[in-house]
Amino acid sequence: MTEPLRPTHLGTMRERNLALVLGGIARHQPVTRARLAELTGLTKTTVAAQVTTLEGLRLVSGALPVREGGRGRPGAPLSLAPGPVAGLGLEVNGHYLAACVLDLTHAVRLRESVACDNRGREPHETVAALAALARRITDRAGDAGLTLVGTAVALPGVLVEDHVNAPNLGWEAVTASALLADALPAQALGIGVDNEANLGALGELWYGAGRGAGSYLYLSGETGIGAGIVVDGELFRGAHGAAGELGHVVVDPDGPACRCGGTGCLEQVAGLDALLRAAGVPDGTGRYELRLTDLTRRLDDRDHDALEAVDAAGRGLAVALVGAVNLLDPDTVVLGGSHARLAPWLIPTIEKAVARGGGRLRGRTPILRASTLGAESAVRGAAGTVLARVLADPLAIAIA
Amino acid sequence: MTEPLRPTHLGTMRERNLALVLGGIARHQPVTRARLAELTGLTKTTVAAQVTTLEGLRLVSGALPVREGGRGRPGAPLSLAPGPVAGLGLEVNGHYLAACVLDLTHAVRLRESVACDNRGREPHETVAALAALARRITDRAGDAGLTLVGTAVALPGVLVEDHVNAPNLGWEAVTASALLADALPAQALGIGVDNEANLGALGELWYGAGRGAGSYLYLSGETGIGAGIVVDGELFRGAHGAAGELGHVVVDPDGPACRCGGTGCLEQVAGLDALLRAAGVPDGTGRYELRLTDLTRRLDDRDHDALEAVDAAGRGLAVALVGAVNLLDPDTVVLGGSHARLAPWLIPTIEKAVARGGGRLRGRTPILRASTLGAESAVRGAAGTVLARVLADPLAIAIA
DNA sequence: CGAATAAGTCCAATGTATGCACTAAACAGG
DNA sequence: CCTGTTTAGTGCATACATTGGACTTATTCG
Repeated sequence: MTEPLRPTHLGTMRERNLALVLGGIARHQPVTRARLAELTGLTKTTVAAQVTTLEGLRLVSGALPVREGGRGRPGAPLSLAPGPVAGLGLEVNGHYLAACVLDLTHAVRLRESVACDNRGREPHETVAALAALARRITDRAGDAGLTLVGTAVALPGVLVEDHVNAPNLGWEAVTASALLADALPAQALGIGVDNEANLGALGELWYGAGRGAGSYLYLSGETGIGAGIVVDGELFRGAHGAAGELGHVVVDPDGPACRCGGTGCLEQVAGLDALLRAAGVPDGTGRYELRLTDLTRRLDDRDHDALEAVDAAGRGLAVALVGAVNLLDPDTVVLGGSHARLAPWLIPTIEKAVARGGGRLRGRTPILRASTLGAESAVRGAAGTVLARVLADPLAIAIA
Repeated sequence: MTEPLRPTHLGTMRERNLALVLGGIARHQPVTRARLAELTGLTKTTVAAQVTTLEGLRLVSGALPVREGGRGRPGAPLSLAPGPVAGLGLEVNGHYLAACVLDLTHAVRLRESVACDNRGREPHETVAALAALARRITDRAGDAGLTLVGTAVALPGVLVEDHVNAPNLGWEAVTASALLADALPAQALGIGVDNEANLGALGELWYGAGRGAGSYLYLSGETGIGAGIVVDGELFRGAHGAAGELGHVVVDPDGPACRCGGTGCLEQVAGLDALLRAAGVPDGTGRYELRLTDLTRRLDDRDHDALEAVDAAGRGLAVALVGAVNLLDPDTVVLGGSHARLAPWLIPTIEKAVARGGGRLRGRTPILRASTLGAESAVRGAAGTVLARVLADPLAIAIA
């Protein structure tokens, strides 16, 4: 019942089949034209024509002829070209800026990050610092013979119709895309902006702990707790692009008050600030890195308060996750952000609480894992979305 | 990253545009060819050709020439034909079987229901009774000049890969579609089977309290509690088609044990059985209808136990809904099933608990409403899915 | 009553996928 | 070593849905 369906004309057909062929190459490389014809359901003739176009776009290149030992004429295998087309991912976080360049084969070609405190900094200052980083890495990409065709930026906040609210950065209703478009170098695909939890989810899904999962929940735990939800390989954004606010699920109706106005929100029990406070880690410098290390040391030393705090967090997470799993039915749950570091203590607690508290969990219990990309999941995911856009619409990069 | 993308050829293009034109007529009827060309982005020529096809399928017919007062030649308005094409919805519930025929204009042309106790009855007996009902209504449809092109069946259970588990019917791993295909009359579009909560959600979305909502949560409350989730007009099924099990969200970690193995599940606090028990309504005949009326009478009489029971249920529902709203971000929540009857008491309680407990609720609080279709939402939704399939793929009805 | 305007139809042109015939490159066996 | 077989990739005429523009039809305005 969605209105703005677009008409299909001949050009549309061609675009779709072009993306189909490119997708076939991406998933089955190295692959011959003949096999692509089988995979896509198109004729050999059509596949050959589309491949010619893709080679022109420098998205696809011939690989070494793989001797198969088969009988007839051997095919000429095709693969995604490891250049020059590449995507740029950027991330703004409370404590650092990061950038990452992926080529079409999903290989990390360049990465760079800058530690700096962005909390409370003026948005345009932060954006200027990000732009400097972007320019630096764009230059390096040029030197390496790479052409960046698009950028995606991960922000630690909620996007509602282009207005970003990022409490941990002190951003309120910032019109991010305009700000970024002015500051960042222009590219064929322009600039995408998304939630750090959403992009982190995609990063882990494609390159990390979520690989192979069709449906999947990524828990991004820092001061706040967000969730990135992936269903059948697609990001689920909810009605207004603001789904996945796991941090304000009520896990204890009689619990402490939350800044959101509610009581007993997950964030108040399992958020990093709450956890550190409960574990008795002193405020110190405010550098989370140090405080987190302090916490893990206490846990290793079997400090009573620390263990108890993590236990309480695990029980809260279990309640929230049972809820989320019953509603969304994912196969895998990945703990990311700072909570990935705490996974060795959290996961057993959660599993125990789930087993005791929500036993069946829709017939199958989802696999619980720790993030494997650590702090890099969001940048990687951001860069990955650029590649995904190229795969979905290869001609878009040629327009510029 | 989903594999089985289908190739697009000329025929595909035609099908898509045919559906586009039909959709345009459905949403803007009565509408002229010229206006359709603007709406769809196709040329007048193409629209005219597609309309001819649709008239041949008897899906579209000319309406009375509406005098617009405009200058040039007046257009010939087109509308969806109120016949003969129609869809059949069926429902199996614990206490009744129901059927409903909708024509393309979404008008209810026929309805019929049979009260009978299906709990514990052998699946094939229940299906035989349903088949008898279906035959009766198919005959009546024939008499009325209607051609039923497809059927959808609503079942009160979870479908996992064609195996139906319906605890309230005593069905375990029943291969429903084979059973139904044998028993029901053959039709062009075949038989669809889905969860009663899912189809109820669509019924309310299209014809009831959810009209106009883009994104939306339907709570189907009986003994168990299920949810149908609609995002941007599409049913959200989760990874394995089993999303929306709201009944086993934990709302009180210290609450009573549930048959699912967990503790403090919503169902144990707000399910109809639990509610009736807590309110002190005697077991009586087991006819829910009577017991529910008993409960509402007690509530009208301001009976303490009854009010307290509903209050507890409302608090539990508030916790579950805050969780669901934070994860899914719908605009509207509709209470259906037996809980629609309790809505006058439940809604204020839920709203109060939400205001106290989860205040902000993602910036906007969703509107809370009672179902307006009552027991009919699932059959209506089922019949509606048949029409939706016709609109999505008009040529499918011509194959048979 | 004629000019202007808009709806709908006819027809040649465009462009994409198709089907089939053809060439190219390997292997198997005499 | 040569021939037949098998499979990969290319070339060309064909089919067909959409397009764009010219044409016909029906109504209003002056």
